[in-house]
Amino acid sequence: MITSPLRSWQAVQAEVLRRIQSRTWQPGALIPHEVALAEEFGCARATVNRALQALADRGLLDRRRKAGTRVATLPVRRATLDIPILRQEIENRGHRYDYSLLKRDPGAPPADVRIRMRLPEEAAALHVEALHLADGRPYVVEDRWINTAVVPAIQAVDLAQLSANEWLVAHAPFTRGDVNFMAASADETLAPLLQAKPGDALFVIERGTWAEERAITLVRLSFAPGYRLYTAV
Amino acid sequence: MITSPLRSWQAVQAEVLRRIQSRTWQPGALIPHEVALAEEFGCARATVNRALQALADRGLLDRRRKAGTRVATLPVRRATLDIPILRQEIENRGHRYDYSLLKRDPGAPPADVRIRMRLPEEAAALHVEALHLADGRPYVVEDRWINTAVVPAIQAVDLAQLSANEWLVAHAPFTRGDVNFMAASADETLAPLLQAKPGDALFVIERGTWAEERAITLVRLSFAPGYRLYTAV
DNA sequence: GAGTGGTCTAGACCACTGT
DNA sequence: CAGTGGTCTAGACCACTCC
Repeated sequence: MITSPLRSWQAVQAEVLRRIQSRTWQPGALIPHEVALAEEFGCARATVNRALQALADRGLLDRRRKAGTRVATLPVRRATLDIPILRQEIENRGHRYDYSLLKRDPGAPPADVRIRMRLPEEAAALHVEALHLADGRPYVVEDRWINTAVVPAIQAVDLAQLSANEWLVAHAPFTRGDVNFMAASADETLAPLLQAKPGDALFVIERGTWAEERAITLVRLSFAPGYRLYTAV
Repeated sequence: MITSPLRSWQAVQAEVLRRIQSRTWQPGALIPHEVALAEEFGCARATVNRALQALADRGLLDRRRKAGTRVATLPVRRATLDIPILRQEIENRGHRYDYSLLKRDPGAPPADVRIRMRLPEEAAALHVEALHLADGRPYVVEDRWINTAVVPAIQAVDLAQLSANEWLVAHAPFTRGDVNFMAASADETLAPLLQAKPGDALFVIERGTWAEERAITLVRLSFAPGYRLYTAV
C-alpha cells in the first residue's frame, strides 16, 4: 500500500519491482494500466511510463499497446557487458600495458575468414598479429583481418606504435558488430606466445565489425589462461 | 545541416550519431547544449534529452551536469546478452530438451563455495548436479549449491522432475546477481558426462544470485565442446 | 554562483493491435 | 473501433558540479 506520493521514476520502479518480486503481481498477470498507476502513486503518467519502460528493458515486463503490461513469465537475465579497449582494461586493473606487433601481412584471407567477412574472391586484406601484455606478462594474442577496401588508410599506419584496435576505433566508426565468446585449446603456435602449455583452455572472443553492409575487420582475441569476463546483473 | 524539423527522438539520435561518426563532432569535443540543439532541430528539449541519454547509455557520449555533453574519446563497446533458461535456449534452437538429475546432496559446501556465497562456517546447503541435453546429446553440466537457509522450500521439491533453475526463477526472485565467463579444461569427471576428452576446452559460466545481501545460489555451467555465446552489438 | 543536465507535470495526439 | 502504450510539448524546478 502506498501512503505518500512516489515522486521519482526510480521510486515508482522500486515499488513495481517490489510487487513483482513479492508476487503481488504474479508472473504472466496483467498489471494496472499507466493512468491507474499514476493515480495510485500520485504522479504523472510520464513518470510511470519511464519506470515501466526501464523494467521492460530489463526484461521483467512485457508491454504491448492495447494488450497492456504483463509481468514476464520467464524473466530473462539480461547482462550488459562492456567490451573495453585492451589498454583500458589492463590499465584499469592497475597493470602496465605493453603491446608488440608480431606480424603485418597484406594478402588474401583464408576462405573461412573471407566467408565470415563476406568478401569477394580476390579481395585484398591486411593480416595483423599482435601480443598485448600486462606488466610484461602475455595477456592476449590478437589475430586480425582488416578489409583494406573499406579502410585503405590503415595501410599507411605504423602498427608497431599504435595497435590496430586503437586506430580503428578512432578512424573507422562501425554501425554494426557481432561478438562470439567461446573456449579453445592453445595450439602449438599460441601456447608459447601466452606462456601456456599446448592444450590449455583459453577464453576466446571473436568480434566482427561492419560499416553498413561492408566488413571492416574480424578479430580473434585469445586470452592467457585464467582470464575471466565478469559482469554484474 | 538540418532543413526540416526532427520530430522524433529517434530522428534526433540518428542525426547526432551521424555527426559523431562523420567526425563533425570530434571525439572528446563538447557538443552544443540541449537547449541549442532543441532550437536547431525544431523540437522540445525533452526530445533532445531522450536522444542524448540513449546515446550516453550506449557509451557514445559522456554527459555531466554543468560540464555539458562530450563525444566519448574511447567509445566503449557495450554488448547486451540474454542469459536464457537452458530449456528455452535449447528449444529455441529447435532441439528437444532433456534433463537428468545426477546428484542431490544436502551438506556443507566446500570452503571456496562458502566464501563466494559468504555463508557462515556451519551453514547447511543443498548440492545439486545435473545434466541438460539437446536432442539427447549432452549440452551442459550444472553444478549448483543452494542456500537452504534462504529457500528452505526447495528441500521438498522433486528435482528429478523440475530443474533447480526453473524452480528458482519461479520461486526465489533475486535482487542482484553476478556472472563470470571463462574457459576451463574438462577433468576426468566432466569429460565423460559431456562426451568430451579429458583436457578439452570447455566454456564455463559461473553465476551467483542474491536476495538483498543473502546468497541464494551459486551455479557453474560447463558447456559441451563447441559451445559459443553470441551477441550482436 | 551560475550553467548544464535530470526530471516532473499536464495535456495532447499518435500508433499499434486486440476484439 | 476502442483501449493501451509511445511520444511530444512547454514550462518549471531541482541537483550537481565547475569556476
